[in-house]
Amino acid sequence: MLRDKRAVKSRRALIEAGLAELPENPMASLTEIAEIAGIGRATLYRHFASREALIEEVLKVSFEDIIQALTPMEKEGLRGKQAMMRAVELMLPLADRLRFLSSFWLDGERVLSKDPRYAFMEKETIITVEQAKEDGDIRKELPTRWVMNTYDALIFSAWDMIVKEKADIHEVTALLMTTFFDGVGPKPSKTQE
Amino acid sequence: MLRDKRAVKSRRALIEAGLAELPENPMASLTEIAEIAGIGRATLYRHFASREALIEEVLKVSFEDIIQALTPMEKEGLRGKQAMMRAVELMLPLADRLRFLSSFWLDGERVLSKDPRYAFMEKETIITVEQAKEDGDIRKELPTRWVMNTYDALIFSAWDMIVKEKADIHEVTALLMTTFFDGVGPKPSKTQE
DNA sequence: GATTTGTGAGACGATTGTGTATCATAATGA
DNA sequence: TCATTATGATACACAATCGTCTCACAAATC
Repeated sequence: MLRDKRAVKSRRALIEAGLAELPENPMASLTEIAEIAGIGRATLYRHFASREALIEEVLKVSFEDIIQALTPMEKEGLRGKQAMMRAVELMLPLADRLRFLSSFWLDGERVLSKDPRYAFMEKETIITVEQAKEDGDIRKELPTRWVMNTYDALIFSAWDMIVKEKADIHEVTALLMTTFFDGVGPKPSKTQE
Repeated sequence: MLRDKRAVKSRRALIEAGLAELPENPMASLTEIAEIAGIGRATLYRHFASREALIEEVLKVSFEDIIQALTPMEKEGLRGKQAMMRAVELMLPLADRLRFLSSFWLDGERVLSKDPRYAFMEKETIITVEQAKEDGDIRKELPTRWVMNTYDALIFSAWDMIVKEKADIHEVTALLMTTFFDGVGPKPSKTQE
């Protein structure tokens, strides 16, 4: 079924529809999802056994896309602040995937915790934040968990600017990074970079 | 009906249950909400004509609570950064209300935009941010919309720390404000306050 | 071009949630 | 104490969704 052009197109359309609609309207019926995808409801059930199965697939695909987007970093060997900035730059265009993961986190954790790359990624993030602390780019007295939460929160804030204000991705990335590391306050001395 | 102790207790329990459950599980049925509230389903319908009506009431009550929490500020006459810090301090204990408003924003805007205090509050927030810019506490080149988004994002980040990490409200308030104004980076010279 | 295969449309029963109505009970207010 | 009134439990009709199935058709594969 996956070798047929029609099948991959249908599948993609359904996942795309779920990705866009479900976080915005979690009560959306599968009839609605199918309509948004421009696909018959019966076909939806041919691809996904249930609502739960659809959500699981969207979760997996979203995670996969993010992993893929981050692969360039493997070769770049960045650390600390530089790695965090690069990660934002690479992930921000996929903020809709991040939003889905956060919206369906209850299911997401169950589904993704089996994937070894999930645990790896979380560990890497912690290491990166702690590198930034060692490098003097993040104050040591701030709890790592708080820093990570803030990092995530700003990514969603940035995503909001992009979709609602039609802001430019690169501008927002810059805005995000300066806000994250320097805050909104004045910078009396530019000590970084 | 409102003069009876039982009625106010039921109403309060139902609103509390909706406030806690609906943002977490938007698919929750009214049967579930009633069970969580420890109230019969029939009684729920005596208080709220429909699911929509329940959500509207929770929205109104949430907004009301936030307005109430902020009333002390009327007499304090703070401006700019000081006003923003005070507002966070007063609102953070009501972060569950803020979360509900944000979760059901589509309904919320429809319901609350009729309330003149809503438009007033939004206007006040913009004025306060711009005061902070004039005072040199927020860099003028940052878009006001971005600053407000960041402010909201950090409040949710803080809320997360409080519920998931059982963090202390006052500690988190301090963390939030320093992160907001100074970022996570080092502070080479403390020019503020 | 012939065959295979995915699709759309529709029918179907089962399940679930919604909103209303009734009635006995228990708490409240006067 | 006594009348009022909110409640819980239950039954009910109604609508919507779910998940399955069938069939004719169109598109892809070979």
